[in-house]
Amino acid sequence: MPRRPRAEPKPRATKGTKGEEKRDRIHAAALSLFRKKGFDATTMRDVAAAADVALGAAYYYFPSKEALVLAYYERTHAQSTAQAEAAFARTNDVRARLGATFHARLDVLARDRKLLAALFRSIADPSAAASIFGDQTTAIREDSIAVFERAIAPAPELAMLDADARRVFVLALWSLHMGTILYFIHDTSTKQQRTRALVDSSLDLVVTLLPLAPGLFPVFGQAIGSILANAGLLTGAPPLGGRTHKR
Amino acid sequence: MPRRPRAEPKPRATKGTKGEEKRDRIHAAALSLFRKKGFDATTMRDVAAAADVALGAAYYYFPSKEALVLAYYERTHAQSTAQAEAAFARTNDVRARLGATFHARLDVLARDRKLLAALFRSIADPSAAASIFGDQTTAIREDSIAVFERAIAPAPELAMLDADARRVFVLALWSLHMGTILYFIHDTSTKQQRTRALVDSSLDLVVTLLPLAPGLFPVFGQAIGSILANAGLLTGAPPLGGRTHKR
DNA sequence: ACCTAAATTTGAACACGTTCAATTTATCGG
DNA sequence: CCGATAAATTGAACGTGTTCAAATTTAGGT
Repeated sequence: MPRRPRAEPKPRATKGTKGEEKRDRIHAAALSLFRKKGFDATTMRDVAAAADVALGAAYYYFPSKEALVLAYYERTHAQSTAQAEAAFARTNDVRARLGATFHARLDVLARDRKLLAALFRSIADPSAAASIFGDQTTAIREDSIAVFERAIAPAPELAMLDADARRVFVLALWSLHMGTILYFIHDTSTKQQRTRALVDSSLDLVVTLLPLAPGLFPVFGQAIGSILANAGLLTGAPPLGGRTHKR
Repeated sequence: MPRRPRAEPKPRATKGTKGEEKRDRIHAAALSLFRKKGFDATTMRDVAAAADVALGAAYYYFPSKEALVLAYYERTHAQSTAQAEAAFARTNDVRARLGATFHARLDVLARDRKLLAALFRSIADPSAAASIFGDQTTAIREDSIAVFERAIAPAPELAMLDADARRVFVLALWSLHMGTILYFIHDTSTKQQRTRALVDSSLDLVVTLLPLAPGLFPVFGQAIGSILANAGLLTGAPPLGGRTHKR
């Protein structure tokens, strides 16, 4: 009667299909219940019962209730990325590409707007590794940032920008995208039309500013870059917690 | 044996001093324990015991554990506002005023960096009225926005801006300030020097941009303003959830 | 087939936030 | 001083996320 190892976050069976299927069943049951009754009103006991599994089994496959939402987030991320990539193959127009990236994300999340709140709960908790900013989610986060890099890849206006300036720009886009989702969560207008409009007008402004980028970045990009470098947000520097400069 | 009324969030005794004192004792005990053991590790039973009060009594004065942190936030807000106001009386230099406002906030919160995470927990939860964006905190939020209005009041560069443009600018400052606090929470550098440096360089950039504001706002302010109006963030429009325009 | 160790499964138990019926204490008009 | 009504106080009880020792099943070697 040995103890189970605590290393793997997702214990995948050696043969795959068997344990994988049960994992999926639990996840599907959870998602269905979350949609019907909401995240808070759904108990882990409900989930286990709906998946026809003991309470402990649910915890064997998902270390916490939040992990169920995280798994959902990963899946939708893959979906919307694929949708965006399809648009990338279709056009080289940056405005269209950015629009597709932003709207694809919203399309996929539209059905589960309320569920997203659970994900942002631990956003400010540095000790929560499973937070959107946490260690555990680094892969998916970098992945979603990379989509924006690909989206602006064909922009001739940004061709001569150095890596740091580019990174600044991409991070700004990613932040805008996160802010959009946050707004989306609160948006009670029909079909969240407000968020859609907000995205469109924001992106219009972004592409309006785009031709100015090469002229502006050497001036302000320097300042912004040093701010971000200072803050440990650029490549090279460790993400947080280290030595500092002046003051 | 009547039931207690559920209207007042903070039942203040008619004569004040008596119930007020017990309320303070509970709050003080909670804060002390939060500092010693952290928010999560401190139980409401601990708090009640430390305040020499029954568990239920704690809930009589504070509707939830989170409310204890909220009360703390209100108090520190008052403190840092006073500190900023003192600086306003001293100088009319906008850079100095903004610096004082930002740093005063950090000064007061420095001791309880970890505690702040609990406040941001429900940031994305529209159903949580006690969230930083919730209904219950409207007063304190508007208050903290107003401080920035006063900070930039003497700026000659902004004198001819209309109300909306001004509002846009103030909201941007407030957002920067919230972002700063979020960064502050994660900042593990000694004495959070990184956040301090981040604030300084950000504000340097802001005042550099300031002279350009009157020229830029008529052009981009229009766009930004319509974005925000669209998003319901400006005066006049209901905050969220209503009719929309195009798209 | 049999043995052993790992993987999986189980549900009772725990800790904690919150609720609430019941009890005690304070307030006040007469 | 006396009810009566409101305010304040109490702690048991509830529901829920999570843990865990024990039981069961699976896989692989011999």
